[in-house]
Amino acid sequence: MRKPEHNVVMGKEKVSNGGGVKAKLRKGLWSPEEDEKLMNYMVTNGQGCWSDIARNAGLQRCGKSCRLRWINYLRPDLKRGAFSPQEEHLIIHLHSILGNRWSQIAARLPGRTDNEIKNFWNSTIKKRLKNAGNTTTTTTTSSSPNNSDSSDHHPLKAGGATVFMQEYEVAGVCMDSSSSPCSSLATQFGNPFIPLMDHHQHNNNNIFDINGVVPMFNLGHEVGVETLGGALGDYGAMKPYVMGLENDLSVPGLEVNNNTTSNYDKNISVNDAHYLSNNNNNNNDHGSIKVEELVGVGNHWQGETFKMGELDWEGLLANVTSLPYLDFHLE
DNA sequence: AAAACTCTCAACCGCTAATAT
DNA sequence: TATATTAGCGGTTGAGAGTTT
Repeated sequence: MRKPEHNVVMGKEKVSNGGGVKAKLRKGLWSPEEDEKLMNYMVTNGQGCWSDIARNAGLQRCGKSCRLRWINYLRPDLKRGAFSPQEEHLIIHLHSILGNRWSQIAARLPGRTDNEIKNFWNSTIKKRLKNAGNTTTTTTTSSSPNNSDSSDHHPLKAGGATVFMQEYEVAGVCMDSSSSPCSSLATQFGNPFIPLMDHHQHNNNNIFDINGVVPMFNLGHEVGVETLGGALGDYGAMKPYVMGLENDLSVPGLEVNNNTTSNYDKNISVNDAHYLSNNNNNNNDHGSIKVEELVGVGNHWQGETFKMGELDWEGLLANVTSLPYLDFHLE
């Protein structure tokens, strides 16, 4: 990796460092000495204003850089080392639901940072997904999008790709239309589990944070698959996720955030949220799942506040002619 | 052995939202 | 209310390590 760049400085940040002088701030890799300073300061004083921390710790760094260094590297609760197969699978699953919301994904993998997960996704998982698709996709959209009820009809059914497809189907909602493989898959084959949100009935009291939808899995349990041996690319031994929701998803209680919004979020009322039923055309005959249990929102479900990610619901719903009745329950 | 290429990941950049003044 | 500052996020970059040719 990079060696610390001792000569790299920046001067654009104004620092009230002895009377408003512009301090030359270092950029680039952190030296062990800087790490030690920051670590010592944080251990002694705890977290505060990052600009103050940078200054008081005697670091020629901007607060932003200190914050990043602490969060991504120095924090004592960080987990080190390679991602476990469980973590890998959970990341894929969460990404299929949350899209590129790395911080939210990271929040559900204790000890992992958003940056770490983002890098892992971009460097490893994305590639695997792509390869899985390449090895199997000779199909076109001529395959009926609504035939997703049968994996036998899946154009991508072959090896690992089958699993990915099924997984994304279950996840249903993909937040990121640009970079997530599931977006194209979902577009092509339909999203059997897309909830219907009545966005015409906006009510600011009814904002459901996606935070409340996605469970934080207990990695001490099997997650979504029966067997997780070997690398991600080797999904042969894994139980497909479309079936897999009958597996042990350990879902501790979740907070429902009624207040926060972000630039990525769009408020959508689902006060009367429901799921379209397409009667027989659904997949959940493999094991229905009560959404309350899946998402861990319990009694937050009805009448709670919902905030979903940046979804083009109109577009999605326009493209989906039939949706299954969503009746989740965990075995 | 060395050049070319690929991969990994730490760190930066630019942006928005929240908060302080 | 307007402006400045801070926190936090996702996208991107690029150095260095590893691998292939």
